[in-house]
Amino acid sequence: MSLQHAILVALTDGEKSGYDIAKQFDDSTGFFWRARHSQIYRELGKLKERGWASSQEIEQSGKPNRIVFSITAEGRKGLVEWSQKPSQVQELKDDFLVQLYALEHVDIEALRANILARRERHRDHLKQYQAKYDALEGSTNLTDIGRQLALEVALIYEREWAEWSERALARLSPEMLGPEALKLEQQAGATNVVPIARGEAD
Amino acid sequence: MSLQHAILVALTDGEKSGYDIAKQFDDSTGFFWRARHSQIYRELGKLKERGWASSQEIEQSGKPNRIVFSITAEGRKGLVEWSQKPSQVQELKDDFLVQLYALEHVDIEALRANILARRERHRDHLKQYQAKYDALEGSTNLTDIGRQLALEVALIYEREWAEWSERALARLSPEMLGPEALKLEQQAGATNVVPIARGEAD
DNA sequence: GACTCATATGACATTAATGACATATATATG
DNA sequence: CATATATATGTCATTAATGTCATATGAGTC
Repeated sequence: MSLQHAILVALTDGEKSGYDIAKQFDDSTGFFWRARHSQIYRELGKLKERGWASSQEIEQSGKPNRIVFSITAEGRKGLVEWSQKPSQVQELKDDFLVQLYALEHVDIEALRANILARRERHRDHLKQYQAKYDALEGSTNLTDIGRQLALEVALIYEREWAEWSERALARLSPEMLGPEALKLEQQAGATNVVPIARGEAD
Repeated sequence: MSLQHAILVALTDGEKSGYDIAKQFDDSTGFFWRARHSQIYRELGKLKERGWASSQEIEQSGKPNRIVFSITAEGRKGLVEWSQKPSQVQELKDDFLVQLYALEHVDIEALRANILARRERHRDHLKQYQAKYDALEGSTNLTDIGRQLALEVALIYEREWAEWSERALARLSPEMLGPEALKLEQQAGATNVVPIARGEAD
């Protein structure tokens, strides 16, 4: 349901085509919501049916004609009403945390590699958000206050994940885990990694 | 795809019925993954087909028979392989952040109420996670290290959201926003809230 | 005695989202 | 000259997940 609203928000700063919106979503400007172009076109169609957006075809040679969408008065009303009903709190739901939770049953070296990759990813994201955030520094108009607050969430999210990754890598290092873990593995009944596959089959 | 693995993880500490798993997921023990029972039963069926779980029917009077599932050797292998391919990084995707990003176009008082409710929610969650975390204190076996690390993520997540909420409430308070915001609203062309609905219709 | 709750399983309709396929051309790179 | 990339729109199959309905009963509450 929310993609429609995210698209409307994208339209608040001027008319855009589906292609424009998709690009904006992909080029990391779509910080807090994303979608593939196939879904965007579908939702744009629905927005138009609903009267929340209007469209205008712009002739082009060669490429297919651009169809640019604008938000309507109804659409703006839709945004306000949307903001008036409480949004769903994002619960943690993450493969990776499930894997950690079941550390005894997974490949720890693979997990570490994964954490390393994630750390890099989070650092990259952090830089991007920081640049956006810096650009708003000192601004006190409504829009910018909202964007600052939203970007703060994003900054904290990325920074904390990056820092946690650092700590996790240390705690899961063979040196750190090694002797202790081995001892305890035997004691616990040696469930770690693949001790079950007695047959070595497959 | 991951629900299957989350279910398998739930089965690593003993055989369970679909009902048990659903309860575990709902009772907040399903910290990092959740699902409705309808989906759980479906996925249990698939796990069985795949040979990753086996089931056993337990006769009961009155209620439908319990069907308890156990993880198989193949299932354990599945878990290891699952952990070996990099998991998807969870990107921020949140209605609420989109609303903040479009602060000029939404109902700020409603947003504040929303933030307040979220703060309470995050505080509750924080307590739950903290209790779980405290119970693991000092433990150095593999499983517990994994759980500590996973719970740390959860703790940080909830704590940071709660603290951010506090700051956001302050920055979005009428006193803080009032005069400044009003000034800038006029200057910006007064796009805030519902200034569009000239007709007062609907 | 009526009502709700916990136990227990499952089918089915619908929604949200991804990913693959399809089409068409101008421009830049090797 | 061939190939890739950017522009631009869309359909369609499939997957993942929610939510609703259906069924059956024992135990506790008002």
